[in-house]
Amino acid sequence: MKNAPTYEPAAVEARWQRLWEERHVNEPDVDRPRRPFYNLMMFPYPSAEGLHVGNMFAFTGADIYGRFKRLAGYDVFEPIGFDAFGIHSENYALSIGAHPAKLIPQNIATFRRQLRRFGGMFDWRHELSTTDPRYYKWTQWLFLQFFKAGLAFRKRAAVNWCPACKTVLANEQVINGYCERHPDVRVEQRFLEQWFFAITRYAERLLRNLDALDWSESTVAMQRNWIGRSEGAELAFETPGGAVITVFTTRPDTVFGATYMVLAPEHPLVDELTADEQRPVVNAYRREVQTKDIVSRKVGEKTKTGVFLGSYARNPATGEAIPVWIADYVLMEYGTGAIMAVPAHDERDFEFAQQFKLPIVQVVRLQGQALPIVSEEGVLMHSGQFNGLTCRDGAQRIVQWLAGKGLAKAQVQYRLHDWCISRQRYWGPPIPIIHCDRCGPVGVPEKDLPVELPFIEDFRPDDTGVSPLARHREWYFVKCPQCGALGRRETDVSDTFLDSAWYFLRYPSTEFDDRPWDPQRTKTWLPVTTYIGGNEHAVLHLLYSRFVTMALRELGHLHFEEPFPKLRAHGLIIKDGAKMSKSRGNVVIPDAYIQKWGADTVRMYLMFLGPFQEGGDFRDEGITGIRRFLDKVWALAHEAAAAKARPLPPAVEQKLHQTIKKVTADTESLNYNTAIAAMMEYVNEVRSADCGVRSAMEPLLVLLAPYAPHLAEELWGALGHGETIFTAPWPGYDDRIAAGGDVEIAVQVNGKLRGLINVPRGTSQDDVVKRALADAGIRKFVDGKPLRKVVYVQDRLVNLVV
RNA sequence: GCCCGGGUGGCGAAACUGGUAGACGCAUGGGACUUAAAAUCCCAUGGGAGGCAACUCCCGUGCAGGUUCGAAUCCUGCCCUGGGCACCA
Repeated sequence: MKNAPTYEPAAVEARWQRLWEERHVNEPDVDRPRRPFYNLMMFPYPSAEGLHVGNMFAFTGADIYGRFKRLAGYDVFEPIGFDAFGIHSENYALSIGAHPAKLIPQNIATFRRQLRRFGGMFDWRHELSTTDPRYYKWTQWLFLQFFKAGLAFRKRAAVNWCPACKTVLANEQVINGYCERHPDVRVEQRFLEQWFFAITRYAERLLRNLDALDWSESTVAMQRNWIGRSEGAELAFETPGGAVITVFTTRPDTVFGATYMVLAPEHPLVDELTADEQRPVVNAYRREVQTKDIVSRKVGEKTKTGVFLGSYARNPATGEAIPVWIADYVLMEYGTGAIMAVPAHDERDFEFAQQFKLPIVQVVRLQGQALPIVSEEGVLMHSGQFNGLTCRDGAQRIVQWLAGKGLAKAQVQYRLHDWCISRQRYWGPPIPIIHCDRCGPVGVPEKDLPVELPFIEDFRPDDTGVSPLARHREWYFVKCPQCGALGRRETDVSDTFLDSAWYFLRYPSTEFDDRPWDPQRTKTWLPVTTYIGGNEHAVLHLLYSRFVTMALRELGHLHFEEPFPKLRAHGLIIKDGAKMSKSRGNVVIPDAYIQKWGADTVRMYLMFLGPFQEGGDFRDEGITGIRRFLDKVWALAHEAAAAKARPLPPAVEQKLHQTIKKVTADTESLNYNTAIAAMMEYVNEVRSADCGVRSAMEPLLVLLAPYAPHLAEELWGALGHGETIFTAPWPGYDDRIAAGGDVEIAVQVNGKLRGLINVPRGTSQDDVVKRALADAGIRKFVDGKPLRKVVYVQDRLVNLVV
């Protein structure tokens, strides 16, 4: 022990990172694995600041799981890549006056270095970047498949427009109605022709399949929420001029209480239904609404505004004429863009009716409740032949009745919208479409893919509202593939979420340039065995990936429809009580910590902060505890290398079996913090028993290998093993040894702990009570009173009730 | 407003299915080693009261109730906090 070398992580880690690469340790046989295990983590966006501890936390947690499975005998494929297209990169490049095409490769190089340094078990042969033409060729191919299948289509849609940036903004870039880069410029609404993917066609399946997925509950809940299924009915309100206003409602039972109607200001029937004397007011209101951006219209001021169109529609239940209004609290993109307003039973309608003095008719009675009564627990009134029915029965009967007259049908509505994939930006894959005056939009022939993103020195958006790509004349004008006439390329690029919606399909097949994914490889590795990532992608990324997979399956390109049968969401690393972000200036870059303490220590420290699936608070203080632990393991292993073999004392042996059991279970369930605590307890035990021998240390090193891979490798070698530790078997345990011979039983009197006794495992209740009553300290509380009841939990506790 | 989490020592956190609350680690205090410091090692550490002492007792898991022999854990109501959604008809 005297001559043990000191633990120098930097040297150990560099050595093993080199050896892993030289010996291809982390590269499974992708063609003929015996037990394939696809261990996927969400790939990073390579920011200019470099990988931060939040990334490292996520990757470490995923990597531990992959290494654990490797030790359990699987051929683990653990790829990594870069999600490098997108507005983020582009805006950052703009802000520092650089070009993303130059910036991104630098960022990726930094990330690559950091990812190697922390010791991830990555198969670098299969690295990918979404900005690589070899990758986005297939992103474009995917678009074409959807286009051919009618799943990609064009539609005019409202977008956020910043008059200062002179470009379209994503919803996330609008902060309370103002541009994120121009805090004093109000964002406006513009209508542009956009490309959409028909995700809503899969709404029901996306929802239904959730039941069968092994996912974190919170993630499932968010997806359910987002899809937002609601059952109700479509009702028809006829107008004197012959036009029919169709509304969606979840409360057809309240139709007798519909005293007015509201259309979204953009509703196509507005012109037709506007009376001449109201036209000036109506037009003024519509203009006003248009200058509001979409986000602030939804989130901002909640005071209701609206104007009367000057015309009426017939309530299909009462037959009465009710006024038709427009108001911006009704949204064109949900339902039919029109509602029947039932002020007595809807808070929004109630507020609106009060403000504009519209009639309020109560049709649901519920004891002790004041209007508006929103609950569905009540009983119908003022509803003709339906009086006295419960809301639920009433709804059904009323829809039936109106359906008989052709004025209603049951309807399911989703909140989910079709996915707008157009971006009037530069830094993304060009949408592979050529517009021809004769043929319309024509797909670029697959043999001409990729449509390479041309290098444009000035990629800044201009005030035309057209993507910068339109300025590149020799790129922009191109022959129509169908008729040969002069056409124009689509100048929008696609959403970054499309890049990431299929990357997991590409990883196993990165070396093929003639197919997006190889059928054999895909059959071998997919669907992904375990996917680990952050809940910030609970909705968009995961939903889009599921949709793309589902659609590809239907088009015959895949053999499965759910890409991620098992998903676990990790928590968030907090710093100084707040989420890490550049704007708060509390982003921690791990490099300095790794340099000072070693990657193994930082990995374990991050995992020890708290439960992996909940996250933790990053502080510098605790890290020494982990390093001390690894120093002890280092010393003990070197001691063991020199020591003679001798049997383990029973207490150490028992602790060893308990530790193997706990670390196995906790690692499988991603409870890394408690697994680490268990290993610490074991090391404390070995030290206090002064028993640093091979049989005590070898199993520990294997348990530790997923957490501190470099150190485990080094010490495994020091104990004389020539092979990597990752070929060793995961240690087993014997439950009987773990349980041990004697047990300590808690003795309670009237539920309060009064003493502890030691008895052999399996002692009967009578004997335990006898032993307990023999103890003076316990008898004192029983105090001669008769035993009323005895509760005995085998080998744990006895409660004497007196 | 709606849907998920979470509230436990000075701090990060443990606690199986209701069964010894605070494992493990940090920090702190004391001691050993050292000329000294660092490192390392040993001991103590939820709060309070009593005792020279080994020790003994009381209180304690956001708050107020309840169920139970027994509640951090289950139930009811409330408070605080993190996240998601948000005029979705």
